[in-house]
Amino acid sequence: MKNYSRQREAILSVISSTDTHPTADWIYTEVRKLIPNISLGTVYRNLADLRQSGMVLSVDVGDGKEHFDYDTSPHLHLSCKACGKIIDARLKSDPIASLSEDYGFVPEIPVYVVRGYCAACKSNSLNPQ
Amino acid sequence: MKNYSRQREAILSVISSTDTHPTADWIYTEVRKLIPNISLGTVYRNLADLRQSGMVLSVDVGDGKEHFDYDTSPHLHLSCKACGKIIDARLKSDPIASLSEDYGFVPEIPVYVVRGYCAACKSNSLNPQ
DNA sequence: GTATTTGCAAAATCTTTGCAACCCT
DNA sequence: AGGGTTGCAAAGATTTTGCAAATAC
Repeated sequence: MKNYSRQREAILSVISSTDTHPTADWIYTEVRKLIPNISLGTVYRNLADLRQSGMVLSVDVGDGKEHFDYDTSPHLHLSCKACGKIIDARLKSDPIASLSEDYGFVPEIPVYVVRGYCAACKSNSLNPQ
Repeated sequence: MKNYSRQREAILSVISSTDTHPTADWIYTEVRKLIPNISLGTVYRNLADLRQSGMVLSVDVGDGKEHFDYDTSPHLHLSCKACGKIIDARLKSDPIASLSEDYGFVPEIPVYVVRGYCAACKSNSLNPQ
């Protein structure tokens, strides 16, 4: 990752301009509005680079696709199993802090996923998963 | 899910007899020792049923594969990004309890995933992700 | 006997990769 | 020139699905 191509710039700008947690395919669709002939492989390659360099976070919410997040500050993702929405949440204190002491485990950038049902869906009787 | 086939029994017995968090493919390999001509499709179909009925949990640790867990009691999964190991952990108090109040969000069966580096790997300089 | 489940194979989905051409310094 | 990056297409990997035959109750 030495050269900053306009493809990478465009991909970053797309990710940074949304507060959703987009998938590679969504990003691909959006970036093509800026660079029509960009290829999906390039999007995947750049996302891998950006993830590895810590510029974006990889979020797994259990839908079989990788989601990305431009917000690398500590927060939780509430992943609704009914509607698929991903809600950003913050807790007053870091609940995971004790893991280092208790298990010698070092959490990565503190973004965690909690699956369940959001306020809108929990009243409905939508079929889970 | 009305009929309890011997295939489903075998799949359940395989999952319940390990303390790892096996993938569909691993389960398939093991079940074939019991039922040699069982098909992978059957394994996937039964896992989907077992997951939906709450008999097993689906665990996403970010490696692109779905893992399953026979232990449905509240616990955390510490997923090591270096060696791939999944460690079962328990916290003294439920850190996610406040989510219901704060966000109106209902967590599913309380099994959460935290990604990071385990005690063995954190001292090594293994390449992340 | 009827509804569910299976085995098989094909298809679908998401992601990775080989390679020649291209861009940047 | 030379290393990194791209576009394209093919390949990989995991999971899902259509359908006739077999099984369960």
